Amino acid sequence: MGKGERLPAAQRSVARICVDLPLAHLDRPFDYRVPEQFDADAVPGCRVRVRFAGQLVDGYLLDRVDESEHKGKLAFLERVVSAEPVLAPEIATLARLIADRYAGTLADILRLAIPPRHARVEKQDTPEPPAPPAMPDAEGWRRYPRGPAYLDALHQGRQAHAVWQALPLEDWPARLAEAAATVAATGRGVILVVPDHRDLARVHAACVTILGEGDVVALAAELGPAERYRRWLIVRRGGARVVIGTRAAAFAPVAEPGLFVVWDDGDDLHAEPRTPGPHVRDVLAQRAHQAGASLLLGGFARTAEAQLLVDTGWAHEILAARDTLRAVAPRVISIGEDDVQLARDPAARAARLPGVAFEAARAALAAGAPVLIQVPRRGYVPALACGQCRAPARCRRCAGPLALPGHADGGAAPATCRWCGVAEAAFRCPNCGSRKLRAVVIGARRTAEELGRAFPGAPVRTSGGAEVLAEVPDGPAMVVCTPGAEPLAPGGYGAALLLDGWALLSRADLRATEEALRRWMTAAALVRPGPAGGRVVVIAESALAPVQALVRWDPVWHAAQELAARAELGFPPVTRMAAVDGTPNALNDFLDGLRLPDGADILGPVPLPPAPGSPGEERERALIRIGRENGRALATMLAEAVSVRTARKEPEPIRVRLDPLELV
DNA sequence: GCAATGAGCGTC
DNA sequence: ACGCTCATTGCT
Repeated sequence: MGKGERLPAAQRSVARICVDLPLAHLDRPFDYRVPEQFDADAVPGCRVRVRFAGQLVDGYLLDRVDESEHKGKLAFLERVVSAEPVLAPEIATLARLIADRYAGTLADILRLAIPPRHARVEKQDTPEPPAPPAMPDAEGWRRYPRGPAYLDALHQGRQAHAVWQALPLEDWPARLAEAAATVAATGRGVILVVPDHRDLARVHAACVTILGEGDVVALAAELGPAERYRRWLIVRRGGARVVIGTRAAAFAPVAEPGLFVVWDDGDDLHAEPRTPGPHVRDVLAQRAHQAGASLLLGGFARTAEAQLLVDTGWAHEILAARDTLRAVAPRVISIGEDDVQLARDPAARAARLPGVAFEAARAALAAGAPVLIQVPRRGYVPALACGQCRAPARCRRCAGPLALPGHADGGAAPATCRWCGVAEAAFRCPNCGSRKLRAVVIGARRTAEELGRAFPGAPVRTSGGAEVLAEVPDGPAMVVCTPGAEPLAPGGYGAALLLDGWALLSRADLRATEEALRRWMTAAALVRPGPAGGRVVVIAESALAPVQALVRWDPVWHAAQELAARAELGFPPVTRMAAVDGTPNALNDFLDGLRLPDGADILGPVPLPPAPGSPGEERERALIRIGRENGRALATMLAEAVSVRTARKEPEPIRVRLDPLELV
């Protein structure tokens, strides 16, 4: 049949289409005529091809209606790719809201939300959901006074938002699985979003234990296109109630959602790197609101954002009583930089470990328990060696490795000890007398070798980078890891030595202290209770708030402090902040044409380090700050200003991010 | 005075 | 990347 013979469908012949183009000024529906032969397949949510300005482009059919607002004549849909309604109405609404909140486009969000099609997989049938499971036992929540009430609310289908701080050694995947199973038992759906693959495997295993295989689907980006689409389709077709995944799973089209869970919302993996960079916590909070579902933010530590949800009364907090905590928390010892002393023991001097840390490790090994040693991420802080004889440069006070703080632009900043934080203003190599320093990379492996010599008889294992261990067996061992790569020890570690404090706390980042505490607590939560001998040694100044919070195991106090400090400084989440990046010309032009809501504040522009892709190009960043109540208006005006530029086909792009993780 | 040509812009 | 509008050019 030729194109001239196409006839419109008899009913609702107008299709509203979202075209998949990355241009801000085209972020609105375009109307097309549905030809008769596609009448049955052209369902809301299906993928289509349309001729748009002469080109064939992909799109999603948002709706079928009788009349178009468009005055000109409508083109016919070129093709319905398939009748599979991949874009659920709930997700279409959510994606629009998130696009607006982040000054992005609907197409940007749909690219994050809907995986690429795989035709063969789409032809296969997917399983029916099993009958709702029985109510699970949730005894584990009894250790938290408000825990049972929260599960009860979930059981009754009431909307309940909570921020939960897990106890040290908590089997948190089991707790999350119990919450999920409670909601699944009511017939409603659940999404659990975790930062990474390892957490996903743990939560998946816990859910399968309670719910069986049939009602649980794990979604992850690294599955490969066919398997990824297959599992995603099971969810879209209502074949599973419980979805576990990494950040893209926040958009999973689970039927009748009753609960959304974020584990460890401070982990930066929850922030999407692709434009416009939505954060899982925001997406799910919005989605909970829209769907009348519950939200649970859980973690050992608490973010300032979670604290704000508690302070505004939007979420309840679920915490253990202090005496419960005292019984399970490890004893935490902090050593300030002025107090660091090497142990007298010759083996400890050889390992260059502070005496307190050495004693804690030795006691743990003697008790037959593994010891966790958290060291800075490889390449994060390059260590220094003598520029002449290449002997490792050591701290004069504690003999820890010297490193350059800050960035490559430095030179001004003196070398500083990675363990005790003392600056070395006038290095002189004890070996050859040279004053020159050169950068070398000392990773976890090197640290491991040195520790191995100090504790002969205890095996040394490393976890980090490309090789992350899920678990280490009980029994004496030295386990060296970078933050986030801590293996589980079934019986708990006897001790944890947190040697990366200086590297964590010296970052110029707004979130540095919160992040330090989060990483420390994640490691320290794997240690045996203090009454059972569990010790944590953190090498950082004990007057610092995150150190105090760790010693007292009080993440709530720290989050409240952090939020107050940010309120004082006018930083998110108390305000909303937009970062606008571009070449100096483009940025000037953009800011000139930008209308802003009342009370907006422009900071900068300041120069940015060159982008990895184009090293020669000069780039700047301006920050725009505004009260939360005007956040939406700010996003609207930014989106408007971006679309003016794309409509003009300006060659120099502008990048806009709202509430970015890194402000500078 | 008006057809022929091309640059610019919106895109259904 | 097509096709429409509108301005400019060149010829009568």
